[in-house]
Amino acid sequence: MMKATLPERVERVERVERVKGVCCPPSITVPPARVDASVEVLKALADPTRLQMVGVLKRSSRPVCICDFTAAFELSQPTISHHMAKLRDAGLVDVTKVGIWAYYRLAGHLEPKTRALLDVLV
Amino acid sequence: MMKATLPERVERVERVERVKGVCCPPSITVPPARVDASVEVLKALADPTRLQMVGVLKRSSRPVCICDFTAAFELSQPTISHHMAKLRDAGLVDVTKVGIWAYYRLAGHLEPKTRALLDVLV
DNA sequence: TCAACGAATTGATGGTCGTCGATGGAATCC
DNA sequence: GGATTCCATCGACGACCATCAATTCGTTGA
Repeated sequence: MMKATLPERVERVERVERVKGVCCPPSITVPPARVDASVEVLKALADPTRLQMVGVLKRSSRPVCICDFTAAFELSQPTISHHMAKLRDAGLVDVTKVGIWAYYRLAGHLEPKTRALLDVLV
Repeated sequence: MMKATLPERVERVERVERVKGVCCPPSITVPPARVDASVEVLKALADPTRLQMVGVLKRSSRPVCICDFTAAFELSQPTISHHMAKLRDAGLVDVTKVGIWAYYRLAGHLEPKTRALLDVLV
């Protein structure tokens, strides 16, 4: 967050006192395990079916019955349910059961970063 | 992009004329295969090592020698090279060889969406 | 009570992914 | 030329993933 600007057009690579056989002294400071949380969300979204699901839910003003996804995608009902469970486990969607049917919507308690991520993606 | 706002706090699920046994007539309009491009980038980022790599490259004002990553992470050299190749294949990083060493930096021709994605993530 | 329906779970299978050791290739230095 | 160093690739292995058929669970309605 310290440097939002990118190294624009660095054509000439400035060598940093690199000596053969002394590779590599400068240890990179790796940000801790907040990365894992992001990776969990990324893995949940890194699938065409699930990304489309999230896109539909984001654009829908009301909860969507999961049976509509089963009808829309050319996948079996267990597969659709499995994908939605992944989104549920990642905390991206909430479910409300109404009788026989299960209605899904985007989670209301999304972190700002996750919200921003969805705004960029879908 | 039409509705950035979310269905805030929809507690009461409004049923949409759903009749038992007639599931499910309304076919969801699924956006086409621009999803695949996003999924490719998401897959490239959905790994702790690669996400940290991208974070380091984004914060660095100059290209980073890949040997520094080999030293920083507790992974073998082929694994580090393999991860960087994934980022390369996804078009996220560029490489410049200087003698023995290989210097990596964020790609300069990133799409605005991808750039925004990285701004949110790392 | 029992049949019908939607959704979730289970078990199995083929494919992909992350990881490593070994090898190959290119550049540098003696 | 030959040895050394760094990087990429290859082959292999275990783990995870996406998918489906079959089954189970909860609810509805006759």
